[in-house]
Amino acid sequence: MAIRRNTIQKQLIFDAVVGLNIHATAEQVYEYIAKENPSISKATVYRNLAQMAEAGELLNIGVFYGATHYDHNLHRHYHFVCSKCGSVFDIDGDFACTINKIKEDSQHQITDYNISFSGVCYKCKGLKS
Amino acid sequence: MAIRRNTIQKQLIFDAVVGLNIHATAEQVYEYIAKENPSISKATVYRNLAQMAEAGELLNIGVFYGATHYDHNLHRHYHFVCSKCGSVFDIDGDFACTINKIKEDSQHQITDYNISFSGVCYKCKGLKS
DNA sequence: ATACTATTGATAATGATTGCCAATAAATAA
DNA sequence: TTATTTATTGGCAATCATTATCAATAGTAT
Repeated sequence: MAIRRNTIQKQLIFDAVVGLNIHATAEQVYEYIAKENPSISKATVYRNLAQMAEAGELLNIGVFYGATHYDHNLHRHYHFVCSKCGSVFDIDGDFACTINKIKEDSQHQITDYNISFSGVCYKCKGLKS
Repeated sequence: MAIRRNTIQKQLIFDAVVGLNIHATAEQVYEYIAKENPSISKATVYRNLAQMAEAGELLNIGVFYGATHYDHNLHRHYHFVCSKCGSVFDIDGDFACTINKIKEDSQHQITDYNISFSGVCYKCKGLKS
């Protein structure tokens, strides 16, 4: 692809993901920015989030239902999604050894992997139904 | 929930997932069935796949872009998605020990987890661009 | 056979995301 | 600084995957 230009929109979008600090979705990023900059386009938010994830500046965390969530925390970690409230939390763990063995043994060219957990978060555990 | 009734649609849908044997999507299941039974509704396919996954009769494999894929292989295994052709392949591996430690240590009530790999599959590896 | 109600088919509606394109604005050259 | 080039934007239509709605249908228990 061609040269990537720096725009104020890009900066706003990146800052929003960092500022929100909640594994934000494109929609949440848009709302956050639109408060101060209502002229930003939702398409611009979607485009840039995807582009930044592609470039490795953000992480598209592999939550497998609903909207795509982005993370500014680039060190290897995993995610837990609450089935009641939908919140996403960080999970640490060391899978490196098993993953490496799988990579070596595989006939495919594995370049990435994603581990996510689901269940009921500590906040929702106490609530009835 | 109420009693689940047995219908010919349910059977057709389950058989389609088994028969296709390709980690099929709802759309693929629909197409497969509609060849012989064009009167089946797409909504019925979506509803039943979700219900069977909920009931543990099928597995909703956590591929995190595009449509939901279903698997009739219920033993614990993982998936690899090719970024070029989108095919889904099975991956084996033993994460039980690490997962158990994470479950024990977590403040959340972890009931499920999903591990998926991505990259270029053995078929697409040789192809240019 | 009858009654009850889960399930279906058809389609509208929704939510997430992408495609399109003319207007705008970075980056670089002159 | 100005001109040139073209990546990027904003606005909106379109698409894709999925869910909601609801009257009609068909399992299941009696």
